[in-house]
Amino acid sequence: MVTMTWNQQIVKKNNKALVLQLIMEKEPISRADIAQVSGLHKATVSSLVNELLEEELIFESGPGESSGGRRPVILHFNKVAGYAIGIDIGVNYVLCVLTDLKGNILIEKNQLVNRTPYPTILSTVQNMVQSLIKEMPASRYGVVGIGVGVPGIVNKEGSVLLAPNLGWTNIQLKMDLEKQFKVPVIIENEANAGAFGEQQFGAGQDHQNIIYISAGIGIGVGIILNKELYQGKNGFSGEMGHMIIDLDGKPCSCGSRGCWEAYASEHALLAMAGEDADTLESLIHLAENGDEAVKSLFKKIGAYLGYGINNIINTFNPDQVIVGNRLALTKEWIEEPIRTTIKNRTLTHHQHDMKLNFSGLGKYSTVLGVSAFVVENFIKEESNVL
Amino acid sequence: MVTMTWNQQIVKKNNKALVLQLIMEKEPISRADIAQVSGLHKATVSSLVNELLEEELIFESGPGESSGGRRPVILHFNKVAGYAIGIDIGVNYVLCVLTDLKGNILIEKNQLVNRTPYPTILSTVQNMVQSLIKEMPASRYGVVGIGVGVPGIVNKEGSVLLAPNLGWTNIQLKMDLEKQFKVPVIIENEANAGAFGEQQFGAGQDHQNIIYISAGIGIGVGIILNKELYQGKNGFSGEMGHMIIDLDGKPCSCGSRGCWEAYASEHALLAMAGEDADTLESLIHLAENGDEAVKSLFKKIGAYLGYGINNIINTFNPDQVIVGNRLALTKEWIEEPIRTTIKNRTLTHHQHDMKLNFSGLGKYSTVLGVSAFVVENFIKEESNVL
DNA sequence: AATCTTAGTTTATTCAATAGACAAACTAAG
DNA sequence: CTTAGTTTGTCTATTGAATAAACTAAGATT
Repeated sequence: MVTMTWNQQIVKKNNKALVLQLIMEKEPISRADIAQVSGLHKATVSSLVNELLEEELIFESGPGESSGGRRPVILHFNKVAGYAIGIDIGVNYVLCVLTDLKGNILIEKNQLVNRTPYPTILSTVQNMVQSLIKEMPASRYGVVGIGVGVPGIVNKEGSVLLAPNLGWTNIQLKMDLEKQFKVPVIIENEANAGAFGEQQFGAGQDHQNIIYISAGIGIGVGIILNKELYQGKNGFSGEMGHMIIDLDGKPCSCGSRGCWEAYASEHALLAMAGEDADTLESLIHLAENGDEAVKSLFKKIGAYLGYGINNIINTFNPDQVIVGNRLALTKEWIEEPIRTTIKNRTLTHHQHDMKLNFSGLGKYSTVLGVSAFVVENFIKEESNVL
Repeated sequence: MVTMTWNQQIVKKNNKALVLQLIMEKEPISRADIAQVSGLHKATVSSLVNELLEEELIFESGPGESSGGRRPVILHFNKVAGYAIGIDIGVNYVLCVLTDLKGNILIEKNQLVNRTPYPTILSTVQNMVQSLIKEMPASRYGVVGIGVGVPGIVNKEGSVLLAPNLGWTNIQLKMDLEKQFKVPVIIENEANAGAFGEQQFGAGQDHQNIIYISAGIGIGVGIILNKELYQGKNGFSGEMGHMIIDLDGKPCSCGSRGCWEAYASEHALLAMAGEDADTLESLIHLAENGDEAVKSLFKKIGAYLGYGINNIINTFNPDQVIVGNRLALTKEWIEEPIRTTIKNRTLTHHQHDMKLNFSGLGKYSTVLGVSAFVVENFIKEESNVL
């Protein structure tokens, strides 16, 4: 049986979700305003709002300003009806945050790690989550879910098939966490999460089609089309770090040659820097002090990034490209060469109206992204329960 | 006011569309079967079917086989309730077809042209359409629309902003045709149309995420994600012919360097062949007669195609990649090098389950694609009228 | 012939959105 | 202060869709 049939319950569910979404986006807002904006009838809005009030997803505050008649009752989204946990597993750190339902970070825990075998990382994560839960304020729904961003290939069942920089293969991360914490767990590729984070809270708000470039040790890309994350057949989309930009170019760890990330990643940068420095931070320090060699190195990386971004723009004709993750720290030096490369290489029509921005959330793109996934999921589930 | 509100009319419209779609896909089918498959109630199906009967979009044939009780009434899609016109404007030809609502070609007109200024082509197209209309059988809805595939950049308003190989800029094609024929006109990029054609009638049926490569004089790409054409912000998506695959490679007519189509298109092939031959057909003829030099040339083109396809697969993680347009004629020689390149270069997880096929519709991909767009549009409009 | 099965229709019911009357609470004008 | 008009929100009746269940139709099975 196809599940594509439509009925009144679906209508109600969607209208309720619409009302809730409007309150989330435009609070403070009155019932009358919601009717106005949504096109729903006053009475319909009233009834749906009352249900949302009972579910404590929204609350009323006192009367607002009159606009020439009875004063409206102001509605707010109850962003502390529950909390989400967002986790970013990096190559040498684990970042955990507790957020409210609007993506505000309440508690943040960052832990450096120098070894990444799965059992080690798993217990680190478990401890951090447990202590977050301990510190969490009381609320109606408690922890509504846990989201994890991983630098690797994640399938739609929440397994990490391959994370080369962590040395992981076939890790059942979702299962392990759900078993322990008994809440919904969402595992996503770090770039996909970052893309969603930027779209929800960062540089990408109000854009339909966004390509987010996570330029770190490697390069991953998160693809948001028509406001929704595109995941591909198995969930593996966005491995553009292994796009060939130089036919017989540098060999890449993936076995191919001339991959974009062999030219434009942090790893590539450090390799090119050679003896000069062994961390991105030290290179940035040198550049800040006027080291011309390092500056021209950044310029080169910028140009290489630009070639890949050219391919992205010609392929997707996006509203916006966002550069994020570690290399976004070097914005000062790489932005101009990126823009120059695009200007010289990319089709004119595609450049028009296209926005190039840098991450607005910095190191929080991924955690806020997965946290937002969790919240979205919770809201969807809640509005299912009639 | 947001138009995102849900009500009973939307429910009905969608259910009616669902019923019609099931009849189109699975005819012959009975009311009972539709109820079974869709999950809608028998009575609902009956009522919707009766409306569709009145609109002559479907018809009943005699009773079918009994399965142990009363014999079912068999329903069919009335594919000749109206006709669509599909047009493919190529660099040296114009192909026009009249199709029924299921994409069967009833009349076909192909005209070679050697000059492509817009007024010339427009009047050619107008004459061909007029003669198609003259020969068209009588039907309830007549011509339901005209679709045109163009090798160039088309915006969402149906203007051809740039078609380098035709020498067109800023052509108001949609307006001109609608003014004359007074029916809905859809203008699409040739690769987008081809992708849709293959998905509806050709090699791509039953796949969610398809990338169609139109490898002709240049290279364009049609992107179908979650069964829908992805067009990008302005409708310019899929210009992957100008994806850089060789940093400082061959100069391209677009002003950039190392573009994919400078290596893997018909144009590139002929340039590489040099004095040997001046048409694709003559090269094919040579290869068929065992010319090793030409065969190795095809092999090289295949490898180049493979590099770009590698990028496509790593980016989209698609269900299927389809190679179409003129170079698909050389399948015999290019398929193996394409597959070898992918095997050697593309991420292992992405290769798994990924299908590589060649066009199933040959030179009809584009016309059938635009025709299908027109039909889809007509069906959507019709089911709006309650 | 009697009974069971399946197909499709008819009638009554349910449920969500809506229209419109209404009450509450305010502003503005005299 | 009084009165008219406006805006907000609720209440009641209506509409229109899917649905449930009874029913008719027409076959198969025993």
